[in-house]
Formats: sequence, structure tokens, C-alpha cells
Amino acid sequence: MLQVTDVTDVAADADCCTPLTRETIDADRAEDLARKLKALADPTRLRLVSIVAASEGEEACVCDLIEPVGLSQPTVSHHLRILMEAGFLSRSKRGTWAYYKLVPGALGQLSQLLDVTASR
Amino acid sequence: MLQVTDVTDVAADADCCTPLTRETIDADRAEDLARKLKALADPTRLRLVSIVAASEGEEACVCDLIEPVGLSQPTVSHHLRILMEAGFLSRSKRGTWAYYKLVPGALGQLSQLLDVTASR
DNA sequence: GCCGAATATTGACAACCTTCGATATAGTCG
DNA sequence: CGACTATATCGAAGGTTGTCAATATTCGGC
Repeated sequence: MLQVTDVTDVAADADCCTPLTRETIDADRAEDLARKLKALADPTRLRLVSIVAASEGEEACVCDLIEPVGLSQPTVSHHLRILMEAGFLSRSKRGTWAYYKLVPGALGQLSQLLDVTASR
Repeated sequence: MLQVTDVTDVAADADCCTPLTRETIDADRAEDLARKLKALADPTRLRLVSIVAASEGEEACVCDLIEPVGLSQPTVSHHLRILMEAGFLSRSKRGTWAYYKLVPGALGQLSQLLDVTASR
């Protein structure tokens, strides 16, 4: 009940958002939620998000991400693109470098959708 | 904050739990988290969880789940097994019927892991 | 304008996932 | 016991995913 206002905010948001439960989720929203979860459901991508989140300004350069995850540069780029398309990261180029940054609230919003069931 | 006690519970729990961020997640925990997320990252399984969660006692019989999702009985059984192995549902047989029930706190725990980034 | 460096895209391949029909298992009621 | 019903398992088909090497693109410096 603490979340009533948040919930409404969230409902006004882009492409999602009303509780996962109580009323059963409809097929379209399930599809949408699944797409976001799928973007996170990979160990490498979780590590990328985590590293970015722990970096200065919640932002990191591709060149700093390749070595920690131990995969090829194209593979890392691929994962970053998926995370961006799912709305978890945003990209900004500065010179030759590409910086990926956490989209504020994206993880929290997803988290709330899952939490609803648990919080009642 | 209402959930402080839950949080400690959860921290004492099986195979997970410390923030997704600040300290970067290690490969093992990423693997583990990814496995759970992957179990949820399917539209059909989200709908199954949702229907179960919205049912009396957060529990539903397989026979009641087949028609709503519109897939074959073996397919539904398969998805339920995945959700069970990931720790989101538990099964209890009563006579010929199999009842799947939400595991209390499982979704909430996952939710918290994601939320950490957002909450700081 | 050209060269080198950082990132993105493409194409290919193996592994895995979702789904189904067919079949096996387990439990109920005559 | 035997037929029926509910659920699980198996095997196969088609689609999707993660990964890499090779290549394209974009940008800064000489």
C-alpha cells in the first residue's frame, strides 16, 4: 500500500505495468515482461549490468568491459546491444569510445513487477 | 522497510543473496541468478505463475492451467517443472491431481536482488 | 586525406528451447 | 482386476541464442 503512488506512476509508463498477480497477467504483457527478463537472463549480461552499475556514474566504456567478462569484443557488443534494446542500458559515444550507462529505474521497475506477488 | 525481517531471512537462505551491484557480481552468482531469471523469462511461464498466484491459496491444479494458456498438456507440465526446479513453485499431489503452489518469498527474493541497484 | 584504434555488424555453427504427438505412469472407481 | 482420468516423460522438429572470426564503420591524430 505504500506503493500506490508508485504503482500509478508505473502504470502511466511506457509499455508495461500492473501487478504480476491478483488479476492474471494477459498474454501481451506476459510477452513484454518476458522480453525484458530474457535480456537479463544471461550470466554475462548480468555481469555487465553489475559492472556498469558499480562504476563511476553507473557508466562504463566497452573497452573496460571486455576484459572482466573474458569474451570477445563482438560478443560483448552484442550483449550490450541486447541490454540497451531491453531498456536497461543507454549508450553515448564520446570520441571513439562508447559508454554504456544504467537507465535509472529500469531495474527497479522490473523488480516491482515481480515483487507484487510477494508483497501482499 | 516493512520487509527488513524478510531480508535477513532471505540472506540466510540457500544459494544466493548479496546485491547485484556496488561490488560486481561474481561469475557463479551470475550463473545462478541467470538460471532463475531464465525460468521466468517466458511468456507462458509468467502466465502460469500469475494464474497460480491469483488462485485460491496461491495454488492451482494442472487441469485448470491448460485451458487458460492454450497449450498442450505435456507442454504445460514441462513449464511447470521448470518453474518448480527454479524454486518458484512447489508441487503436491492430491489423488490424481497435481497442485502447484507459489513458493512464498521466491519472487520477492529475486525482486530484491534486482532492486538493490535501483534503491541506492 | 590517410592510418590506427574503438566499436558495430555480418555470417556461421553448435547448443539449447519450446512445442507437439505418442507413450508411460499413477491413482480412482466400478 | 480393469477401465478411465490426470499427469509425467520421451523423442523429434523448428526456432532462437551465444559465441567467434572476419569485416565494416566511425572517429581522432598526424
